[in-house]
Amino acid sequence: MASFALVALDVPLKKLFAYEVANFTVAVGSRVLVPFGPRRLSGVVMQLRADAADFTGTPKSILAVFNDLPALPQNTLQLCQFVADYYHYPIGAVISAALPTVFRANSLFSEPAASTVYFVEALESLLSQISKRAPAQRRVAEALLVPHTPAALRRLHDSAWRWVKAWHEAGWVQSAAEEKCVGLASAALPLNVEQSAAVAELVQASGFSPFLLYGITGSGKTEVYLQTIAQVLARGLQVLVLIPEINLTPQLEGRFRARFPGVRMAALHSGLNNTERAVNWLAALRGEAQIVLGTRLAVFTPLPKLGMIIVDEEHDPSFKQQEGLRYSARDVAVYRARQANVPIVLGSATPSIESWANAKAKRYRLLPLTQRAVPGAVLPKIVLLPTKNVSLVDGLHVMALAAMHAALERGEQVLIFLNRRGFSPVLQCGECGWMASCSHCSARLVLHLKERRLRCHHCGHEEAITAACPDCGNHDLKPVGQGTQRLEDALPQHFPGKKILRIDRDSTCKKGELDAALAQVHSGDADILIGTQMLAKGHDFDQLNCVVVLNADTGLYSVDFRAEERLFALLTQVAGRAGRRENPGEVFIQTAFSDHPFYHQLLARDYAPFADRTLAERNMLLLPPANAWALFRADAPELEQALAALSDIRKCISPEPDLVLNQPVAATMLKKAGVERAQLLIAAKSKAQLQAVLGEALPTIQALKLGKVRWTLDVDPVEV
DNA sequence: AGCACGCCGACT
DNA sequence: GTCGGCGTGCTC
Repeated sequence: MASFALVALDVPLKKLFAYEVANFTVAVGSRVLVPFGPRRLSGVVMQLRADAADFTGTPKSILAVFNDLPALPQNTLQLCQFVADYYHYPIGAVISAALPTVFRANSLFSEPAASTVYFVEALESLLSQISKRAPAQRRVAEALLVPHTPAALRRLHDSAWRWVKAWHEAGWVQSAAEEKCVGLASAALPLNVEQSAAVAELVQASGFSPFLLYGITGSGKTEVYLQTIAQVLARGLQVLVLIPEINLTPQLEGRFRARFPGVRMAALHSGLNNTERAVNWLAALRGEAQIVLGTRLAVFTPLPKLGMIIVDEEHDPSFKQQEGLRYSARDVAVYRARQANVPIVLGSATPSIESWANAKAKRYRLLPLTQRAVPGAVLPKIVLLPTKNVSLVDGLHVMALAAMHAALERGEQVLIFLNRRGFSPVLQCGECGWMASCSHCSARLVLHLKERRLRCHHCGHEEAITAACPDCGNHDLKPVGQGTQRLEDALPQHFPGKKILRIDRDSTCKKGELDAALAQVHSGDADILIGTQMLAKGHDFDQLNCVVVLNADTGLYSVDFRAEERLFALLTQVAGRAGRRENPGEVFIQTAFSDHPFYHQLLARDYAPFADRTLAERNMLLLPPANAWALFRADAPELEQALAALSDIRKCISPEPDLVLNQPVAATMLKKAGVERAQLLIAAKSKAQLQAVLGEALPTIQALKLGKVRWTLDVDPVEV
């Protein structure tokens, strides 16, 4: 008879806490309320046993069992334990991170009654009731072709729910219970030979089998996923689909819902509120949701009937969490597939070099898709426009301007990709060379002319534009360099009468603004798009055949060895925006380094040689994945304190063969948000060696008294 | 991480 | 006389 529960609590301590079990039925995985010092905390029971383990003090008792959550399955707890061990993070904090926020609270979560969804059967008659001068209402009406919950409606527009309620009362809009919701089924698309082969391999895979679905842009990876998923669902199993943290989740969700009407889908992404997240997560845990589509956190979702995992855009850096528990959802997903003994598909047009290496070593089965899915569609043509010793017009090469004019004359849309928000990235004194910089970070302040502010893109600091140079008093302060706002201001004089739309974080900060802007592009009510990274991924515009990339070079000659890999992925994605249909698109890349070998490989339109070369380089230079890295980061008011602390940490690690202990160094961006930062890199010959070394050294490191210095450990860092 | 306990400077 | 600074130590 177990009388003690070992409970994981969200405190930064790598241990479990023993509590006496009295008066309650407690299972392993139960969520419980326990006293902890002067406070009460919610935790999860990890073990039940007859004794209090190594605890010798006076145990306290569990205060309550929260039955809002069924006991977490053993495999979820074990997955969390693996993550806690691998990333050297406290188990209680891992479990807390893996749970929806409502289950971290010291209170019961009461599940709301099933939501009602609203949709429109006769869109034209609804639209006829709405004023032509109310475009926002018309957009909401059009969105109702897909059923929406009230919460989803509120995300479209602040007043959308009010409008829809009124339309519903008037009988123009229909409603139904969410689960029953059946839309129009979109038909499966015909597959080409490669796609069929990929689907065939995936559906016959059994047990743990990792695949790398390497498909060029437009090769129809999503269709391969959809048809594979259909087969897994037919076996009564659940599918977990992980996607990057970007704004195209609703589009992909729409495509999935359209293909599988009547199949319960649980979305788990940042667009949902806490309650929606919890509801969907519970549906997944109970096995009711057959498809779980979510961002990196969804990798922890308990799934009793897991049959397959899909990681789309597996190379995307957003799968790696960059604070707190610094886990890679892609790597955790591979572990989970092994644990659940199911196939896993990592899909990308530009796979990470890590996955590429696994495919080369035959640890992953490579499924190539080398053809565009639409018959006859060809890859866009890439043209380099060297900017060295060439005078640019408002940052644009004359050839780029000419191509834009030509495309606009053909009635097409044009995208200018510039990965830099604001008006100009630097405000400089023409007299003494002073530049406006952030007082909290080692970074320049970006000029936002419309708002008349200088902004730090690293810490959020803002200040008014200075009229005179604080150093020499000169009033001749000049914006240097090109940002999206400046481009937006400059373009009308070159393209009079053309509608210019800027899409970046500044222009779409409010909810619904991005969707509205995208809808505007789709409706053809925009000629020239100016976009940042936000627009690079996933959004397909039929009328877009010409893409101009400014300032591509920032990824070359970077201190981060992964920068080229990321630039290749980014440019491939941007290029993929052009010519998705029958027309071959054109992509113009302005670069000052047109001779760089990187561009030769980009022009070859083939990622494989680039990936092969990059992998060979990593092997030669002993960079991951040829070895395994861990990075200690430290920050303090003064750099010296951070460096000294890292030296102390370094002394706790005993040297051994094949283990490289670097010296602590200042971070590339020394100061950020008011603290100075340093880092210590250690490289081991294998992940196993790294784990052994860290496991041995960390108890000593954690016992160090480092004063004001805060430190964190990043296993398999992606940004160095 | 919280939160309490503990021992030294400027205030109703 | 006390309110409050943040150093240090503990949490089953």
